[in-house]
Amino acid sequence: MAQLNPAISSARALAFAPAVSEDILTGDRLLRRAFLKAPMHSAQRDTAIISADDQEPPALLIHHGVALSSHTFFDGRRAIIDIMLPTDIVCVEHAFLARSNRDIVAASPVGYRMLPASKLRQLMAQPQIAARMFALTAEARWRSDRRTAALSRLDAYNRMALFLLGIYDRLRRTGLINRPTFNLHLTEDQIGDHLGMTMIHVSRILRRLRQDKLALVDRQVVIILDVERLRAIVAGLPPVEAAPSVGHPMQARQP
Amino acid sequence: MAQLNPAISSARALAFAPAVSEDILTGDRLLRRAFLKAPMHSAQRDTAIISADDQEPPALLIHHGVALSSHTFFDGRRAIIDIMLPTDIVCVEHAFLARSNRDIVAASPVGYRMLPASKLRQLMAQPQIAARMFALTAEARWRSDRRTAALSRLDAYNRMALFLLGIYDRLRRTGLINRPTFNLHLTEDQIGDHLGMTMIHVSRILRRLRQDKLALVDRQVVIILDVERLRAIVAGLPPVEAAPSVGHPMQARQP
DNA sequence: CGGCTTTTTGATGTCCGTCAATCAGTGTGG
DNA sequence: CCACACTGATTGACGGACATCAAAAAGCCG
Repeated sequence: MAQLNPAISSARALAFAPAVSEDILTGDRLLRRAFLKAPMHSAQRDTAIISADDQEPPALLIHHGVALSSHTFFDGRRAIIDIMLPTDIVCVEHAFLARSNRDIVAASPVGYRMLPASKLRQLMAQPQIAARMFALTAEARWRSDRRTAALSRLDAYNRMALFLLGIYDRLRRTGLINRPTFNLHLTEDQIGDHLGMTMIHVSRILRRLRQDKLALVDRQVVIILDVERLRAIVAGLPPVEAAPSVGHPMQARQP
Repeated sequence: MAQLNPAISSARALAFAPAVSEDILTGDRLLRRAFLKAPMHSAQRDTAIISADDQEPPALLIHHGVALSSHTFFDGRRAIIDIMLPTDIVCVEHAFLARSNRDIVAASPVGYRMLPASKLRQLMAQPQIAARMFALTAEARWRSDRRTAALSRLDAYNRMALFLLGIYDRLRRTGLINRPTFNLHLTEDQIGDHLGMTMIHVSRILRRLRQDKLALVDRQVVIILDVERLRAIVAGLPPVEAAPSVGHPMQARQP
């Protein structure tokens, strides 16, 4: 049995420099306005939105559904690098890349809008938009670093706790939910590819979370039963979004 | 015994959009020029250059030595998120962050120059510099994603191969070396924290690389004995910098 | 109801972590 | 100059977390 990871380091939310936070807010509005002028596209489940080899790929605004950024190995193994939720603006770094180098795939039916790289570069002339784009990449980087730390040092149980709480915080932050219950349009196989474990192990870990009365995950439905206890588990890594400061580290589980 | 990971996916180097590659080059020159106006600082081994909680931290240009970006957990475990080599410009995203959220620590005696966040924001008014800053974060992100994929899906042997080759390519790319031999100012403990394994396992993996005549790592000295075979191992992940396209995937080791 | 995908469970093996001890290199002070 | 401490590297024994293999159960859809 895993031991819950007692809180780990200065738990800090991501925050932007005061001097630019106003700009970033304005830039967000301007950028979204630009996106809304573009037509809505839709993608069926398991179809590619952007391929790793596409030339000068666009940035995306996810309207509804869940998209994945993934890297598939020749031998069939796959790593899911990031998960994209509704209202997310993603891939703004495409403004500067010749190729995306990763696949963006719909995990459920997805509605999205696109902004071509050239248009993005043109918009960047407005400093607020440039600031927002920078903030977006900083945020993505921060989440990526966080998961890297988790992958290298936490066991499957803790990674799963971190993952569920991370999705919950993101959905709550954007106002998409207000109770700790949501639809997660991912198969256990995909969760496994995201957390670096097999589908089989995902199933076992979810059973243990259920037994520990921390969370119920049945098919696509996630119900977090004890947010506080779950948060204590992952207290060592900063929360995904500005959130009330985490409570005391506590040891909820003994070997 | 590990099996060498047969090549994995479309192996592609990072490349920038043609429309901005000229700007990025110019921006690089301008940005470095700005750095060179700042005084050189030095940090002793194991001392912090930037702390996770520093307010509005600066960006850095590494002049000599090796620095680490790390996240230390309460229980003492540590994840080394990134490795910074001479000539690297790092942490430009600090221009927009209230706090760094990670520690930057000298792994060897380090000489570096700093550019404060406010100065960076001011420099960004020049589109070429903005482009270069964006390119830098895109590059860091790309390396981070690559390592995330490795951490979630490759075993220790393959991760080590990827790591050694990655450092080699970066050093060669910047002209710091031209033969597959270099000083790596990291302890095995630090390598372990970077690759998500224990110091003890690092030692065992390095022994196996030695037995397989792929690489010698003795103390701080790394000698890659067979670059091509090593490259075949990691062929599934894109090379760290624009490099000659990787050869055929080959299976150099059988279970 | 068949045929599909997804989830679950069990048995077995292995990669890698933990514990413990030794060894090599480096520096320090008497 | 040599004991001594200290840090880093190495090795062996052992156990546990997780992968792999195999198969069955449970949803889902025409």
